[in-house]
Amino acid sequence: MGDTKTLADKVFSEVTTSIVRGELKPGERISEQNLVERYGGSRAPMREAIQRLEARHLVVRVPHAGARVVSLTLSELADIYEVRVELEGMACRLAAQRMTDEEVADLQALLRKHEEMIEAEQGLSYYQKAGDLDFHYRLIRGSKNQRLHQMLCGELYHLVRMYRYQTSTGVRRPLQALKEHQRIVEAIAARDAELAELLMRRHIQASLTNLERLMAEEEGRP
Amino acid sequence: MGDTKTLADKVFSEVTTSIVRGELKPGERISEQNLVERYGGSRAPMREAIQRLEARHLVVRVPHAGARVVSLTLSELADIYEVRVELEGMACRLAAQRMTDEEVADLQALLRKHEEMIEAEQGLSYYQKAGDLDFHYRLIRGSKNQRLHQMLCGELYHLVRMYRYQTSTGVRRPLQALKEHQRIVEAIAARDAELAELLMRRHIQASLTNLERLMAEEEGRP
DNA sequence: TATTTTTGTATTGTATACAATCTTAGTCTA
DNA sequence: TAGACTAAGATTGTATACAATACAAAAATA
Repeated sequence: MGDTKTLADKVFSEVTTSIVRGELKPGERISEQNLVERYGGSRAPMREAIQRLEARHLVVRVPHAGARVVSLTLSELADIYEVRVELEGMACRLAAQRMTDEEVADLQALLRKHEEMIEAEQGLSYYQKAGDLDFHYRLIRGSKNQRLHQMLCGELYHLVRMYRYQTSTGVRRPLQALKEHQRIVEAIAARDAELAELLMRRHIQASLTNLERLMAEEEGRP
Repeated sequence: MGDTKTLADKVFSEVTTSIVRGELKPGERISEQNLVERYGGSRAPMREAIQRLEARHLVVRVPHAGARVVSLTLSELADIYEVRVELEGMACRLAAQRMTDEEVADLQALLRKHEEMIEAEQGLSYYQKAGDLDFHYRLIRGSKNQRLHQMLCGELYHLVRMYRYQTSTGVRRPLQALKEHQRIVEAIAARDAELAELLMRRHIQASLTNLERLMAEEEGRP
């Protein structure tokens, strides 16, 4: 089989999760030598891993100077959310048109599970992190557009997850978020693409608006 | 200054244009040794160049097997256009809201130049290639969203340009295209964001519809 | 003859060594 | 003291060498 895992591959995914989880902080330097000491091997695979991190915008590399974990300004983060509103709205519209009845049923089942978790007030943190992402993830796959999936899940989501820790753009009111998710799925089940898109856009726009509020505050005291 | 050109950088941009121009055809193999013979240097920078091509989806790499120029199916190309409709529509809406009056004036001037070229029936091929792209390019910059610009110009456009040669998704009726461009700019000048978005979406949707027609034909005789 | 196995070659993945560039600490001067 | 310059150190860019894997052609077998 041709799906052998190369060392660069392993290092890449390890460092990716380290960055997303905040163990490596924005602006922190990542040297090739450092990675060699941490993961073993030689510089060549480490270089490759760093290049792939750069391709996903998780690190910034300047020639001869090295790589650092990307450090986004609020303004840049707002740009990302603006694009996200558009693309996830699109994904939602397409999902309403293209998901199979079975996939819609699965989605409804997922939300019922989330509801139970919140009622029990146990899986609160789960819902805030993986749960919310899982919902969005399924919807995007439901759009049946490979490229859209790639752009959202492969390029934007890592950055979004990374900054959920630092800013308060995350899911702060789980119950509110769940209700919005339920409305969205209702629209999809009714095959009302326009409504589904509108609801999703609003759902994400809330975070964007929050970001813009933070930017305004920052403007006040620089 | 820190903007020194590395060898990998040079090879990357050279090969990029070779692919976009069709000198390297889809599916064609790109070996590291080959690039060394063509551009000089050693394998290390060539490897880096190939990786960057992979990051931009211009080549596909499989471990231990090498890299090939990407070969998109019509279906994959349709996915790209579907995303493009959405993102360029968005760019157009934002441009209507955010471009300065001066930028709008420049855009109008550009279209007048295009008009003259078409009337003289000289710059026909220019308009079909660089001219059309230049128009879209400026609009995207006018959106003032860095990330949107990156996604459209850095990731999707190379692939779009590459396939304009092979399929008939290019600008076939320059006069028709010019008229559509003019309407779009009129809407922008009037700061009518909604209309500007609608017109741009239709403008690109035409190519997508054409693609879907080709896909249907292909379905008939596989 | 068709199919499978094997073996050889070519290509990529990795390791190491050297050169070019940047960073930083220290010194010197205004 | 602040700022500019210099030199040492560290880090990246590049080159070469070796190992592991995949591809292809030849040989063997049914």
